[in-house]
Amino acid sequence: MPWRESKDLYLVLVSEIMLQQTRVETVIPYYRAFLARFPDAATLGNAPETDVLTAWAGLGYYSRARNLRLAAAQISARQPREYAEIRSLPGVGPYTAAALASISLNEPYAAVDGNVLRVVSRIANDPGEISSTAVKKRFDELAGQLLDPARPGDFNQAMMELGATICVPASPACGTCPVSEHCQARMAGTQRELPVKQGKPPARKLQQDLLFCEVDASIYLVRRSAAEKRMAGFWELPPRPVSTQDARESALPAATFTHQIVNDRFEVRVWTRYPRKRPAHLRDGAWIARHQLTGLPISTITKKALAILAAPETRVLSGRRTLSK
DNA sequence: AACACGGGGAT
DNA sequence: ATCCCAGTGTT
Repeated sequence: MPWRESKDLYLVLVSEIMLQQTRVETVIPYYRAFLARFPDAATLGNAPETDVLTAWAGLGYYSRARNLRLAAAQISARQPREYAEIRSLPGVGPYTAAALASISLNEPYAAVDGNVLRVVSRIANDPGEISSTAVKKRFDELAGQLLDPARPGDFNQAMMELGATICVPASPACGTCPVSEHCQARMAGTQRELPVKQGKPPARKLQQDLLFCEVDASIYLVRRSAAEKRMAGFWELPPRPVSTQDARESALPAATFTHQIVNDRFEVRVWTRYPRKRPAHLRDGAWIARHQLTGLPISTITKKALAILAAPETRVLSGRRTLSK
């Protein structure tokens, strides 16, 4: 892989940021083109943000690109000398900081990505649930104990490659694994069950019509009432209040609606009930949906809402969605 | 601790 | 068409 040809911090940084959530085969052509356009940290740090985003187009998660540009500006102003400085760069979390510090600065930090998490959970035959912070910390510590402090960069890359090629999720190739004799899961025969992941929520099915309507320049959601109810088929606001619990069980939009008739028009206010934490740009009175519950992708909703706002003469936009989960 | 971010690949 | 993937920032 092209990023293994150098230990230069900038070159490794670009590769590691691109590789976040993104497959190696996808990254390779972007990596080459990006470096041709931004060959060093100063060039990237001084480039206009839109140029960077254009070069990033197709990779997704664009905050990575924005943060990478800011990080490049920082390292070109001052070359990091240790883990803590790397970790403070925007877009560089615990995993990326450990990878960079070990590869570029030869510092003994274990880089624990999803691959390493899987390898470690199997070596220790640890049934801890992987998304819990306590378990994650335990796996971090174990990876740190296994780390070869003399060659931390090589060790980290070897662990990740082991997870990517041999200690794979579905059918690990224990027969060709170089460390199978140290693997507790292999001894117990549990390698296919590990790592333990959070259980999925109970299956839900819902079929209902959803409709976006504009009221006084705000976008709201109404739904077709269920077939078994009286007034079946009429459009209604989701009932209120809808607790998170109720919403989970009924697959209703988890929002609290209030409405009243004022001067022949109805006013609606919507308060989100789910998620418990709400992004700052979603304020009371704005229309909110959670795709985990409704099955509608947030991006789809956003595009629809924007389309309505851009065409104020459009009073109603309807669409039939079959929701399932 | 929960949520969003964005594509591509697998099913 | 839907599910799955698995680092970081934010709340």
